[in-house]
Amino acid sequence: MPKTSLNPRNLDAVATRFRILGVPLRLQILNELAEGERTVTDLVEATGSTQPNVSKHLTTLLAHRLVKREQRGNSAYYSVADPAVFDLCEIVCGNIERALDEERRAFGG
Amino acid sequence: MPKTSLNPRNLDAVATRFRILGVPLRLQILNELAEGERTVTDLVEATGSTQPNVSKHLTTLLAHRLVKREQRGNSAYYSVADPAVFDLCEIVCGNIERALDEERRAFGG
DNA sequence: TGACTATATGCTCATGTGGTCATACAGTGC
DNA sequence: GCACTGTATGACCACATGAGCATATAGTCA
Repeated sequence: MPKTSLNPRNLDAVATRFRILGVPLRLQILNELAEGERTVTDLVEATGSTQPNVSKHLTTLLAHRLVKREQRGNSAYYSVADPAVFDLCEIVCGNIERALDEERRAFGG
Repeated sequence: MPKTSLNPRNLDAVATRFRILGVPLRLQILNELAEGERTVTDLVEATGSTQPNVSKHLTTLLAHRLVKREQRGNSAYYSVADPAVFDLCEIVCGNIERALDEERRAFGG
């Protein structure tokens, strides 16, 4: 069993996954989808971005299997494909909080 | 307690963290550092990239507190600042493996 | 000081991509 | 068919940034 899962074969795939998540609006969309399925219009309102922009990011997220899409009537309902993304966010948030704490301590906060 | 940690305040920071990790060479560097501290030269050899390039990415990783730097003699020894990054990679790798499995099954592999 | 090694840093270029706009396409109801 | 709503797409721009090169800086040793 390898010590880490970052063998060169996976490396590009992992980087790509991270890169996909490295866009605030996409995180915002995922965060909204965490509450349940949403239409494009819902997400446009929730994020305050434009419809084409949201739609494009949804296409990207869909292409990388981060969300699922279901057409019902006139609307497209998107939902999170793999809840594991939120575990990622939790870890990162933990990191950031920790870093901020250290900074506060370092600057005598 | 919020359901998710992705409140708007953290959103940019989280996205940035992901973006930093979204570069194959940087992952390669971190993967190498997982084994222990390394000099720039070590990393240049390990990654096959150029010295300025590795150095620049190390600067980026350092600026975002993902690695630590310690100058000893003529060399700069870098090491992982927060091992939690590897948890991230584990999760992502898990995701990817799962996705590949599903693909194989879908295509009758 | 001078030669050498190790590392960092500008400069430049090429590329990727997020955002915006206009517009096309699809589904619904009349 | 026609009007309307919802979604996707293509063209375009602006910007960020990864990579390569030359070079500067810093540390070591004689």
